[in-house]
Amino acid sequence: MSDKADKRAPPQPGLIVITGPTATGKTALGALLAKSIGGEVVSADSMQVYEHMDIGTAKPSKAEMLGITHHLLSIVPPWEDYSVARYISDATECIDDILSRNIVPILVGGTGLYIDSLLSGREFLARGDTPLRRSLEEEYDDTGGEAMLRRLSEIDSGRAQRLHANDKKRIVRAFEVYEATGKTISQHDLETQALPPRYSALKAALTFSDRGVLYARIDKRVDAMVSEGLEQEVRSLLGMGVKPSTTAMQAIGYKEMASAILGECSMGEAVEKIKMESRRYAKRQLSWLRRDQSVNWIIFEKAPDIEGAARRLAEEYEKK
RNA sequence: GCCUCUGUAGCUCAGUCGGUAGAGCAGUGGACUGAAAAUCCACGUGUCGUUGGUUCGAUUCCGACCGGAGGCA
Repeated sequence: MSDKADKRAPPQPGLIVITGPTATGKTALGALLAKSIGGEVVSADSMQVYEHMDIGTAKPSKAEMLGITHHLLSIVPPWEDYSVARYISDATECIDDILSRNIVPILVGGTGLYIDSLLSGREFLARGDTPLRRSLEEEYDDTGGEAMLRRLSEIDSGRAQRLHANDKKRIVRAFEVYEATGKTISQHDLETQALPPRYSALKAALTFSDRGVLYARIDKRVDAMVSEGLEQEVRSLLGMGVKPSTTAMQAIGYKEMASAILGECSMGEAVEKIKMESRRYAKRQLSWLRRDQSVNWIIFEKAPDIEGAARRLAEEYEKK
């Protein structure tokens, strides 16, 4: 049922990871570093995997790629729902191939869950887009979060204590794993925590010393996306029949633009909302990264010093 | 120039029949194991425009001034 994940590269060679909140220069740094040390870029972005979503996901353009091979961009159509599990399977295959050619894989992206899950040995089970999930969701809606949580505490009290009654997704997921596999999700977590890591990595996270600078860059970038034709991009997705309920359409920039196109709000309101959601997203990314003791922070003052960061990372990497 | 209304948290506003104040939004912190750009949780002190007066006590009442909106000339 789960995808193959046995043959693991020895955690010696290692990769370089470039992460951090949106709009900090990850893409530029990744390409430049790859160019200077002879690497290839592997995306770690949950939305750049979709085709036809280029502007709003800030996918690197041909020019930005600097002639470097970039993997895992535009690999699935937007009406298909991607997931962490698929990412791990795609990324391990891709990285192992790069390593076998004696090239340094440079993982670039802001999706923390994807990066952490890939580097750790974590495996997943019980895929979610099933009738089982739908019936559990119905149960949650009918009986309510409290009741559902009480029922969960009978099979997995540890997990039930950590979850809030409103956390529908995780409550449903806990039952899903249990009912599909007979294993509680706590047990599954423990087992995957015991697995050895897949890869060793030099992790760098980019950010700015002043939050205001980050936010100003985000706002500016959203304006740029709009003038580059974000609206048209979303219109064409809708025209292709991509439903607003798909995972791809949950992306920031797309859901708001879609609702403006459907007349639910004005274009101006949508743009403001996109900026706001992007700022909040950056905040969440920071909070995810802060608890990771293994990240090397590269903190910019004003404009990101991409060359300097690339030099510094190349040096650090040589040392290892 | 006169009259009316108005000035309270970053924003929009509520409120105190006089005992120094509270919502929404924004913001901040946190969580996070097959939706993760998703999802969930927690957190509300600010010269109550300024300045005099009345009062034991004023953001609340009165006066003046300053800013904003509207009306009459």
